[in-house]
Amino acid sequence: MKVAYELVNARREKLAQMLQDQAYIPISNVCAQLNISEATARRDLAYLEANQRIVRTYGGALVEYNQKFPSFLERQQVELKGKKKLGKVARDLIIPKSTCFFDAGTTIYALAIELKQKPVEGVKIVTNSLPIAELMTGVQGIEVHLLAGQYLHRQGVIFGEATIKTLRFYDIDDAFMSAEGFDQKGLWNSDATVVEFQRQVIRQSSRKVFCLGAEKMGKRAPVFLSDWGNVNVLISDAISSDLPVYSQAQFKGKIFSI
Amino acid sequence: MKVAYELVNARREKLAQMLQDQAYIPISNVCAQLNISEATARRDLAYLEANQRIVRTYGGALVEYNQKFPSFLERQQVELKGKKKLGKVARDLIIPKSTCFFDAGTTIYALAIELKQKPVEGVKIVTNSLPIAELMTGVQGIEVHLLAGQYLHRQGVIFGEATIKTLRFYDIDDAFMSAEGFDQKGLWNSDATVVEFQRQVIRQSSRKVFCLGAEKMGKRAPVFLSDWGNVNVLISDAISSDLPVYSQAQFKGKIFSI
DNA sequence: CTATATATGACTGAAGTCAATCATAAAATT
DNA sequence: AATTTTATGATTGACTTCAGTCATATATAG
Repeated sequence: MKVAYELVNARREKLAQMLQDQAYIPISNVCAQLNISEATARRDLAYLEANQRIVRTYGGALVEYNQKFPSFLERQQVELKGKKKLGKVARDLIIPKSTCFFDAGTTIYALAIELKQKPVEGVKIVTNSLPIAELMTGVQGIEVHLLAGQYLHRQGVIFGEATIKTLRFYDIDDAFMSAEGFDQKGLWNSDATVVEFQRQVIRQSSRKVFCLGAEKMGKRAPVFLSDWGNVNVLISDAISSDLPVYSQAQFKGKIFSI
Repeated sequence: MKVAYELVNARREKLAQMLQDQAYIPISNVCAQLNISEATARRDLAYLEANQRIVRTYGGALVEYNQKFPSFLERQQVELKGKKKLGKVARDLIIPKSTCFFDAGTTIYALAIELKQKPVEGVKIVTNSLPIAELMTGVQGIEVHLLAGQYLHRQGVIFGEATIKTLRFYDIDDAFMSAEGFDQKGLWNSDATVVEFQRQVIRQSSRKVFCLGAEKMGKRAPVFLSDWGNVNVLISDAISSDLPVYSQAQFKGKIFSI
């Protein structure tokens, strides 16, 4: 029988934690500890592998990725399913041989996961997110470029004056970004430095694609990022008619409501 | 048939190394890589487990060492005692609150390990090496800055046009570098792009510190990097009198021979 | 409230892993 | 040189893991 998403996610999270602690657990043991069938245990492992959290081996799984970016993974867990949907839609917008900027954050990370599973030929990805860089590197036909700046360990992000300066070296076709909140007035984020950086991205990109989960609708964050005039594409899983952009004459972009 | 002890030990040592590098190897793969039967492979694994070198799991084995030091570069370093010596000397040259450039490569990585164990207050490290960045990040009192550019996964290095350009953003006090060979004429490296980058580092740094293992003495690599005039400090474990710098009038630096 | 989507457990055959046994050939010992 | 030791490969049967299929119950969406 079907089970609530929350329970499933919680269980998988627990499994990931177990693997972190114990490094190796026989499948039979997983079943016993989580009170699930072998089939479900395997499905959970497959899921964690698909999300790059673990590497499966015959008879077990290795956890390599996780210790690197602790707080990043914590955040990744919220609204995971919605983000995956947004990511799939965004992925299909990527044009072969284009240069794309990938914003730091879990929403765009979900896009990166989708892109890795179904790569687009000759794409050059510019990012200041190390998790995204590590995820995408080595993928056939994809080039990863990191921006310069101070390396902030906990978030796995590169930031600072140099980050904005280095952005100018690149000619961005599509920028895939997110924000912490959005309403009638526009987009909001929590940190002034982040906003300053994002504004530079907006200035330099031909097309601005924003991926905004429904949970962010109607919310404001401390710093105003931009009005809707700068948004070329809006991807959201909020109910279409509720989106605040319809009342905005300035908005001339395209909407993907899913 | 029986086989000489040396051969057996050498093979088991190799297997241990393989496990350290690859973390997990199917038994079939072990057989193929070492040209031995499955039975022998199992016996070797059992031996290594008995000696507390590895922990066997169903279908593979885990190396304890792995969990402590996730970066495989770091593992490579363990045996190279010469580099550790150089690193210790170099570390003591680092001045509090200075900005240091750390070259990519194992020699300077060894220096980074020493610095991590005994940090210098308020130092800012600029590097294009991701292993070094990951190693040093989070260390109390130390700031890590990454240069921009294409992320080359295999070497864990950031490189390209942008790397040289971003270097200009920084005001480097001390540059800690290495090379693949050195002789009377000066320093040599194998890759033209690397050399171009290193020359920019030399131009921009107040003090140039070169760490050169004895094994590199007298050797040349395809591309000429610099004569001895640019070297402010030379650290080497080669016999002092053999060093090629004494015959060079242009060399006005300091020598640490250990 | 109805219809759809999906998370689950049971079952399957195929494939991988394991420990144990045995004969053999080469090293090590005497 | 003769004897002992032992490292090896082949073989066996038991066990574990794995991916796939299917029916079912329930959460979720409309």
